[in-house]
Amino acid sequence: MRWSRYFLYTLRDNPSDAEVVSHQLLARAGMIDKLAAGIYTYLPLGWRSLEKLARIVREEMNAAGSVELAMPCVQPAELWQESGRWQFYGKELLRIKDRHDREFCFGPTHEEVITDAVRRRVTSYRQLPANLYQIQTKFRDEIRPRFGLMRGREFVMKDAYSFHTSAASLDETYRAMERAYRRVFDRCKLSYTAVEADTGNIGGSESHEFMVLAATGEDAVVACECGYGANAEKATTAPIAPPPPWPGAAPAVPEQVHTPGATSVPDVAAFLHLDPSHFIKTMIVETDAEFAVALVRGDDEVNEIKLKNVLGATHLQLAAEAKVEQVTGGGMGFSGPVGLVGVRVVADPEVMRMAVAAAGANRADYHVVGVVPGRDFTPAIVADIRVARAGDPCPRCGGPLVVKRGIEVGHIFKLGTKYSAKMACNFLDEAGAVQPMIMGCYGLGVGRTVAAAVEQNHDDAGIVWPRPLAPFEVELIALNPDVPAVREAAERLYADLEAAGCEVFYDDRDERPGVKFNDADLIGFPVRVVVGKKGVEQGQAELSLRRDRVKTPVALADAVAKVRELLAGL
RNA sequence: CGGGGCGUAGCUCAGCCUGGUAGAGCACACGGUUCGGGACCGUGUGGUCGGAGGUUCAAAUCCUCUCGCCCCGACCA
Repeated sequence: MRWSRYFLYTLRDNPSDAEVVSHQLLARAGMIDKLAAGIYTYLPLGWRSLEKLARIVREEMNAAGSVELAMPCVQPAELWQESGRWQFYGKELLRIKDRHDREFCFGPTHEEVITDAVRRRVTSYRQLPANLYQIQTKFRDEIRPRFGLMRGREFVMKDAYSFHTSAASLDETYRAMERAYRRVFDRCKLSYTAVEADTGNIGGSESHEFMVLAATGEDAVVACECGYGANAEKATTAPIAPPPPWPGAAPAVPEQVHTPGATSVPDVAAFLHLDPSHFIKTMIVETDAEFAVALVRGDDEVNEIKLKNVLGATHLQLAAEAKVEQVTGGGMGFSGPVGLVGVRVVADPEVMRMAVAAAGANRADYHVVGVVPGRDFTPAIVADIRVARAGDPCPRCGGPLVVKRGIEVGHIFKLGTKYSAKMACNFLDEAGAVQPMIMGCYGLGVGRTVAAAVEQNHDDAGIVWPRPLAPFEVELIALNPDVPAVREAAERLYADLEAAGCEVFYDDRDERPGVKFNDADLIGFPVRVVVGKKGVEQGQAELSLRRDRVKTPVALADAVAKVRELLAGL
């Protein structure tokens, strides 16, 4: 492709609204163009990257036994009412009406549509399992779109859905999808990790996220050298080290102490000369159904996702100050588990392991010391509700955990019968009994993966594309196109490279060298070939890799072979 | 939805406080000199100052409303 006949306009300045580097570079490299908040045009160069990834995804999905189809992006409300999500999905679901005032939504995901398509055709265990996927534009009216393609409202996603007669069959496909995802991200040359994840409001029994590791990632992942990895929302740990010994003799019975104005654990700890880990941190939360109390050790944090799951709630938030007083009788910052009645108390196991502790007294400006968990209070539930921290022992091997940042590019779920049961997507088993199908779903963010690739592969000058995702593989620059010998040499090289099957992008513009070099660095095609006046006089071109930008002269006659050699090594 | 900020040329921004002929750099067009890491000189093109209403002799500037965008938070297949 010749630049002069393409549609590519690079930007010298970062768009003022671009915050993260992938957004800045994709915009400056003329690959995406924002139309509205979280809504982008994929310009020709950007679309090529998405298509390259889509092709890889297709190959791997097909190889793993999934079958491609395409579903509508506009979906009737009836299906969503049937699954119950018309009510639950909230404002993220973009609802629209047609001219007859009938309700539709723009699909954020396609469980309902695929389940409907399957139930109208599949009736027997003999027809299962089935595994279908599509690559399609979705819309989710995110509260706050940001970071360019990383969190758009409209985005391209590959979504697959599988249907099974048994958990074992689902597991088989789930593993196949996991392997397919690994192959996709391996082929993209991305550094990633697969982690256990919370199933969120989609529901289901097992779930993994594929995280591309990048400093700017939105999600924290907890990982161990032994291979354990989990989303920070989900991560568990082996028992952590106990608090240091209680200074002096702890009171034999709980004893109230005056702690005026000290509401945070560090403040009270300093005031009473205790360690934060001697405290029981007591958080009052409000769910869709009740008030509840969460207890973690003073140096820990409550993991609201874990807590939500333990409580069986769909929404959870910290209770407002007035509510705290209502529940505990004390003010915010003086809550404790002793003497609380009328609310469910959830304690983290680490709290129950404490020999003796300090906590709020449920009375303004007072705390209580000498509290013994199990003796002075008995929680309704003991469950892991703490946030795993870096350095905590791995739940599998006991080694120290590390926390990294990642970008969620894929998410696979075992859905079970959540949708099939509600929507009567049933089959007859061998015994002739009606059973709901067991489902899995498998998402892969195509645009987000491209953005993640940029996030992970760039330098000060611009993008450094991994070859499989590069819009073009080779950039050919004619430095002085007005010099006939240069023009001829470049034109010949261009034709030869194309004939050799290379994806060449030929910068034939009448621009100064610096402009061309800077654009080449910005756009980041893996291999660069420069044809200049001096080189041509000596029958040479210059090759370099975007990765290291080390320049090597090569005879014009050997250039094509050398380019192919370089590409093969990428 | 809460808090904060911003909408002025294709892009990045100044001007607004203190009302008085709409600016700069880049980009673009033409001429000339340049030409291996974002050249220079000259001459130009280009803006209903997001929109509506109000105050005023006079509004980009002050006031009200409204729309859009960004950041922080809460939220998140």
